[in-house]
Amino acid sequence: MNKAERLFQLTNLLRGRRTAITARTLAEKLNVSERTIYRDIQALELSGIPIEGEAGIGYRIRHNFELPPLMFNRSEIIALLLGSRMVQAWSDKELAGAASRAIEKINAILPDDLKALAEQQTLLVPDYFVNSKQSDISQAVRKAIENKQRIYLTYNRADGEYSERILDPLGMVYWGGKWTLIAWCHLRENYREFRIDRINSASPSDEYFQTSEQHSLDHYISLITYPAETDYS
Amino acid sequence: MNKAERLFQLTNLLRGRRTAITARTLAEKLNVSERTIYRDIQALELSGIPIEGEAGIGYRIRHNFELPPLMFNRSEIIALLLGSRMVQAWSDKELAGAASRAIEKINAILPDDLKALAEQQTLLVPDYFVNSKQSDISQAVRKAIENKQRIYLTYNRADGEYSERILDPLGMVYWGGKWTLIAWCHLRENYREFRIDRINSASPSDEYFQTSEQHSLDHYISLITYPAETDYS
DNA sequence: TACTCTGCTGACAACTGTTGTCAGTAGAGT
DNA sequence: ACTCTACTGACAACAGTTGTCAGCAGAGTA
Repeated sequence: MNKAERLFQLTNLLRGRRTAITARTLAEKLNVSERTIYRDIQALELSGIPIEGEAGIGYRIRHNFELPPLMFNRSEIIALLLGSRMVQAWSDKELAGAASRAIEKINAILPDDLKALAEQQTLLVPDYFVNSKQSDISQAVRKAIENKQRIYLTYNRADGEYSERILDPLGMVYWGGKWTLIAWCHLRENYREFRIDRINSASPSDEYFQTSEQHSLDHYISLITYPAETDYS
Repeated sequence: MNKAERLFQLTNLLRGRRTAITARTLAEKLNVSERTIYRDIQALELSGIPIEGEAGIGYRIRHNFELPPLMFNRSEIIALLLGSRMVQAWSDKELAGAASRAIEKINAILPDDLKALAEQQTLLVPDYFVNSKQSDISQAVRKAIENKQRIYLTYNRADGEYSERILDPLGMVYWGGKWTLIAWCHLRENYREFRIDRINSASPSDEYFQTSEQHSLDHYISLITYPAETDYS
């Protein structure tokens, strides 16, 4: 096997696991000597890959490390840039930050002609309707969904009344302009939707929930039917 | 210089230009012999890079070739996936197609834990309000903007009247739910906005326009002030 | 047609980088 | 103390890369 290819395999072997792996194991898997593995690891570290080696334990790759490289062509890059700008404008601070960093990385490799097109910004995404409180709540809710964490919500109902709920948050939907939380409501014992912009506070609890056949986003989606067309004018 | 690095430089040299470049020039730039360049080119072709060599002319890289590889970390990938889903749902067919291809490429390299998160689709983007005719018009308009091509537009005014215009299309804006075309209107001798969903037809002409200080998207943007907050309920 | 420019290939020797082996040090856990 | 493992240096064997030379082929030009 080629050296370059072996280095690539090596990152894959390290990336795929959470526990440490010894140089000997890697050497056996790649059919080379341990010495070569040590040299390869050094090479990878030199090129910036954060591998942690501990005597007596083995090698581990730092989590949240960059994924394998991706190649996009010109039209895909345009779409990714536009999409990132949308995320920048219409999601919580954390996602928006990630989108910004992605945009920077993309900009760094654009050839001149595409850079001109990107700077021209002929596809604009105004961000004027994101407000800071909404962004924080949206982020808290998103985290709770990811962690399957039960949350306590206070919000203003459409009729102006104040209300509070204990919810199992299942997912968020962006309906052309507004984010909406879909959750299992313990008060109503049923699915409910909550517009993020009407939420006053969202506090994650210590309790975790589990999704099931009759209690999941998929199940909720199977219950509703999207209207064929909706007028947003 | 390392061979791997030289191959990388080589693709960059080829990618940056539209005219052909000879092996001799490449050899001089990279400080190696022509023979080595020929071997390198062969290596690149073997790994799938579409380089065209013609005797008496030189080398050219096929346009729309994939850009240099990009490395994203986990949070950036999540943002890119969400953004791509937004583009898939809310733009014209061509961009949406590019977004789909980008999503496929991303999915192909996701580690298991992220794949689960992506499949879970906790951030949904409903696409029910894209209709096919709008998508075609939006695409035609976008192309005209890119090419700086004058267009002939027919549309339904808000008051129900039919109207037609000759326009220099400058950009498109997505205002939380609707795409809007910003253009220089030759009838009014001023900037005008046109909602894409009210456009009946858009035909590019043979004429091309040039943007200038007083006749550009930047200038238009400098004229308006975004409202601090808008109610989309 | 002859000539030039350039891509492209093969052979080979000089050179450079890579690998395995061996030998040894150092840190962490038992 | 003992084991496991990371890590380093030296060196010889080996593999891959490079430059040189020589020659063929196609495209364009005088």
